[in-house]
Amino acid sequence: MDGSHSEGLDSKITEELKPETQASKRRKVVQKTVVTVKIEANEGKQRSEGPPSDCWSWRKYGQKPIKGSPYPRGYYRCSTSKGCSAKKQVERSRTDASMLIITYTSSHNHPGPVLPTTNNLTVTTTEHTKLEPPTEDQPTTTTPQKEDLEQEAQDQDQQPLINSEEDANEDHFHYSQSPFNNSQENPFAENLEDTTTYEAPSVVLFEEEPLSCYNPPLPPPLMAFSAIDKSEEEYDFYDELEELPSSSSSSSSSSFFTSFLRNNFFDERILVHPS
DNA sequence: CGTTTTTGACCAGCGC
DNA sequence: GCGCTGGTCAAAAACG
Repeated sequence: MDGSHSEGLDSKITEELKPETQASKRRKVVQKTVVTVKIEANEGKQRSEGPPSDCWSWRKYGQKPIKGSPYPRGYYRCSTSKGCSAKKQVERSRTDASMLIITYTSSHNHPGPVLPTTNNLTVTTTEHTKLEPPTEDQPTTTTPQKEDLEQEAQDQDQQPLINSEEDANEDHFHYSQSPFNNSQENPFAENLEDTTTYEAPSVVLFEEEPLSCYNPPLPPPLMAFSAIDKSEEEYDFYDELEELPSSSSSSSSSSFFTSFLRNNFFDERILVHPS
């Protein structure tokens, strides 16, 4: 698995929280956080570097081809802790091969690895029922669309979005809890099992990466996983799925991803304003 | 040797 | 009631 191909990663991450929009499969309605990562070409430089991609460790426990998607979906479980029920699903956007859709389910019950986070991430919470249309995902590369949705959602009732670089440090953790309707809706904060009650779907837009590895000092990192973790997965996922049309190829995997993520954070952060 | 990845099969829920 | 899709588990193989 070293693979390595992906190169281009822009860094656009959109996180959406779905309380149970999809309770189709297993009745188990669990809160799901959908993160859309846009992979663009710009990581070539990072790939070379090998940043610490620590965050949480994910173990792939399954992969299945999704109907409607030329790319298979990978199922990952947190291997950092045995009792951790955090799960992650990585799949490529059918419309945009450069977009990775990572769906996080459940939260970590343990303090994750320490990650030097310094990124600024913007999180916006919006009320959204679904992130991807049934027919095709149009929002893949369109950020504006998302904004639109978010705006609308917010308009409806969500709280003031929380997008700020300040959060980047620790606030990001706060907002993770607040952005949602209430602190209980926290996608990560909640427990996987309790997630059954999500009434209003919220969409969180993470610009760059939501410090996934960021671990709170004491509190259990519920939402800490998000960014880097996926980076690894995405990377892998990408590899497996297909190599991006990028150019590079080969070299590092998660590390590059992480670094690229970080870079992106600094470089560009997209703030999504509700209105 | 241990851990993780890979692939297949099975199970469960939903839709028709 | 049947079929389809998605998700999870288990066994085997590969890699570190």
